[in-house]
Parts: sequence; structure tokens; C-alpha cells
Amino acid sequence: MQQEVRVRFAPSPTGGLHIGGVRTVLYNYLFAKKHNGKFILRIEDTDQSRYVAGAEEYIYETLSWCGLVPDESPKHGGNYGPYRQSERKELYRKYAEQLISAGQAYYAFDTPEDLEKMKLRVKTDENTNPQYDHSVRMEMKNSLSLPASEVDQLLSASTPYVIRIKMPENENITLHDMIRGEVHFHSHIADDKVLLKADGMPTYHLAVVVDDYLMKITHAFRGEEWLPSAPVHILLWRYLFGEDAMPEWAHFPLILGPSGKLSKRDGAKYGFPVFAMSWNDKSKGETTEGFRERGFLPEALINLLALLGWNDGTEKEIFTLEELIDSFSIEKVHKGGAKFDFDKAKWFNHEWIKKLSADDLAKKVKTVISGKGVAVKDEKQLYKIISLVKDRCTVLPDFWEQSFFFFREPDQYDTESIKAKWGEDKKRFFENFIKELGAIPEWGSAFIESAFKNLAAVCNIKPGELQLPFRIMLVGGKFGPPVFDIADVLGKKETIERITKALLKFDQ
RNA sequence: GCCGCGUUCGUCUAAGGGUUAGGACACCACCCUUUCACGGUGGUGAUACGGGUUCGAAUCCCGUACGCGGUACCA
Repeated sequence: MQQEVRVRFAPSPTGGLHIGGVRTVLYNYLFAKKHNGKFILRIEDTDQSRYVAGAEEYIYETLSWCGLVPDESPKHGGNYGPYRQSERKELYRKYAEQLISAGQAYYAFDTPEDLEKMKLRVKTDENTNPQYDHSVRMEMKNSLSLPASEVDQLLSASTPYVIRIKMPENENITLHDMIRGEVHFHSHIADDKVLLKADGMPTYHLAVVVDDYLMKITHAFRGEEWLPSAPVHILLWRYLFGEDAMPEWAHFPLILGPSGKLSKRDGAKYGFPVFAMSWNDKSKGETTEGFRERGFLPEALINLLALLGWNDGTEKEIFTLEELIDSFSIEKVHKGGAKFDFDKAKWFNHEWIKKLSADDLAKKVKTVISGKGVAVKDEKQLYKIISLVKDRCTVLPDFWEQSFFFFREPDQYDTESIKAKWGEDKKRFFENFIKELGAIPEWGSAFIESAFKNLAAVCNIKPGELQLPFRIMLVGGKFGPPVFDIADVLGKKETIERITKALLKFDQ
């Protein structure tokens, strides 16, 4: 019996979730579901200074909107809680102390000023970014450099301290990554990372290892930005729980903006959303737009994100979540970063709007329409409208541009477009057409069309020449779906009224 | 600076030693449509560079260049 697959997404609740994060969630989710495993959400809120109210709620809402609901989380519960690191605070210290006993970590009493001084002292052109590592640690104030008696004294005097890992000086560390294969590091390049902060909270490095162990995570996936600190995590695993217990790793490629790693600033700068849902930063009073608010469907967002850095090896591009679960494999995730292309994103949304039924779309379209102050009275008519116009809608707000004329009569007419060819004969045609329409036994686009064409033949006018005026009478301009379909949806009474009204206007 | 990762049309990607280097987005043209779209057909357009290995390299190896990431008591 194989071990149950358990994966986790571990965001820090510091603001909106951007699409890189959503994609990480997605790949985690797909992997878990593919292997009948569990998808866990863990909140990494160990940095109290960066706490942002509402950010955690936002994450749940985003996940729920996307349809990527965790099996375990602070909100959904589970057997491995608490799932919020701040609530696990007391549990980390013992592991840090264990490392100290084993000589794999040490207390460090350096103040921020001490660290600053060290950096200034060591900094050269060749070493522009000095680290707290083997080369300087014996010159600093820590339990390695100080005599034991002094360390005891400092501790009993409650001097603030951190616990740092003692990185070995000369060791090769190999990471096996499911996407990249073997990645090699030298231990001497990493610094003595802080494991436990002065406030007693763990840093990411300690917490991720301890929690992945305690929560029985089998596969640890995260963004490529974590690759450089992987050796620290591997060492921690080796020291604390043994490498045999370590999950399998995979580092996903980054999603790039027009210039480097996609950031929320790119959104404002280039005019596309970067967050899944809009995020309001109350401290700065600025809102970052989300895909949801821009009128994207969650199905499309998921689909486009899945294909940004992965594909199933075929030419298939439109996938439902189910299909993604079915065909997903980590090995086919790319190594290289992918630049986000908003045009392609819109194409995916368009495809999804076309793919979904009027029924699927109705609720969202209704929201768009009512957002314009128009109440949708006739459900059946709405379905008809959606079917009629969805092929020409790329994002949800387009439904208004494409169908507003069904809800209100034209307030102006594009008479310019027909002026040149308008005349008495055509006017007469429409006057007769009104009578014909009144006599139509069954209202429907095919009947309207044949009445229209028959009458045109009688009047000896090409039907094509009459269609544009008819369209403008009904909607006001050169837009909309096929004109007989418009008349159909409008209904007999409304159609006749609009022709009548327009005829008067055309004369002026 | 140092370390790591990466590099196929403008963008997302297929091809894991033998293909006229395929598809999609975008763009252009034509067809359909007397609105605009949808749709259809076709077109422009890529293996970063230099060395190897091989009968044969986009594919394997080495260098160079470029890009990205990391280098916090942030995650």
C-alpha cells in the first residue's frame, strides 16, 4: 500500500494572490487529485510585521472561485492542524534547540547594528553582499564564538537572540527535483540562515521543514525563487527527520511579466490583471485589479494558467478541470519561465464563453446587465440573448456592449450609413412591412425573414439593401447579431414600435 | 560580485539523434456574411552564438552570450 499523496500550498497572507500563486495552487491541486491525494492549505504567517487583515479570507475566496478547494486548511479543518503557523509557534523551538544540542545550530546575539557593521566591514567589490557565514561567524556574538559561561549569562539575562543554522563548510548537497533532475550546491555558499527569530517565531526555513514533516507532506512544490535556499532545507531534513522522510521536490518555473518576475505593478503598468480577484490595499488605498473583476471566467483562468508552463504533449489547448486532472503530470512542467501574454489570456476566455451554455453563463451575465441598472425580467429571453451574442464576447462586460439594445430602444440612429440610399420606395417598404409583421401567424426569425424577403420581391428591392436600414431601426447602428434574430428576441410589438419610431426619425 | 536556474517564430509551446522544425495567440490576405463577430483557407515568422560527439544534431557534451531568480530576524 502506497503512502497517501499529500501536497500543500503555503502562502503568506500579505496581500492579493497573483496568478503565479494561483498556478502553484493549481499544479498542487492537479497533482493531488490525479493521485487521489490531499491538497492542504497552510497559512505561513510567521512575519507578524507583515500581517494584513483580510488577506487570509481573500485566499479562501480566490480558491473557492477557482474551484480549487483545499481538503485541509485553517478553515476546512483536518487532522494535522493547526494550519496557521502563528498558532504552531511553540512547536518549532524544540527542533531548533535539538539542532543546537547536536552542534548543527547556534545562538546568535548580534543586534541589527552588529550585522550592519559586519556587512560594512566585509563588503568589497568582489563580495558585494556579505553573508553571515563560516567566514565571519567566529567574529560575531554567538554561542560558537563566545565562551560557554558568557553564553549562559546572556541567555539568563534574557538577551534577545536568534538561532542560526551552522552551515557546513565544505559539503556537496544534491537536490533531486522532479522537473529539473539533479541540482548541485556547495554548502559553503549558503549563509547561516536564521531559523528562529528573536520574537520566537520560526523563519520560513525552519517552519517549512517542520510543518512538511508533521503534516506528512509527500511532495513539496513551490516556485523557482526557492531553489537557492533548497540546500538549507535539505540539510534541515537530514538533521531533523532524515532525508528518507523528505518529500519529493519540484520547483515550478516563474511566470514573467514584460520585465522579469510578474509583479502586481506590471498590472497597472501594462493594463492587465495580475491578481485572481481584485485586492484592495487599505493601507495604501489602492486597488489592484483581478481577473474576476475584469470579466474572466474561472474556467478560463484555470485553463490558461495550466497551459502557462505545461502541456500534455498534444495540441489540445482547451481543458476542463477534470481533463486537466486526468492529463497532468509534473514531468511535463517546463523548466524555463513563461512570459504572460494577455492576448492569449483573452483568447482562452473567449473560447470558454463560446463553450459554455447560456445556462452556465446566465448568472454572470445577469450581474453584468444589472450592473448597468437594467433589471432582467424575462429569463427565457435572456438565454436567447446569451446564445445569440456570446460568440462575440471576449470578457463578461462585452455582454452589455453586445446586447444592451435588447433592453432599451435606440436613443440615436446611425442615419449616416444609410442616408445615401434612403428613399420613398424604402420608406414604403417598411410601412408595408409593419402590416406584414402584424399579420405573421407565428413569431420567429425564419418567418420574419421570409416575410421580409417576400415583400422585398414584391417591391422589387434587393433584400440586402433593406437589411441595414432594418438593423439600424432596431438597434441604432451597425452592430449586433443577425437582424432577424434581433427582431425575434425583441418580439412583435417591440419590433413594430421600433420601426415606426425610426421611420419618423429617418425623415428628419 | 557570488551562487543557482534557464534559452525553439514577437508570445505560449510540439518535436527527447533522421520532420519541408508542427500547433496556438497576435498580425496580414482571401472566403463566408450587404452590420460586427464566429467560422474557413492561406501567409509572414524560430532552434542565441562558437566548438565538439555522431553517417546524421533543436535534441548529447563543453564554452560564450543573454535572460531570470537568490544572496533579510520576508515569504
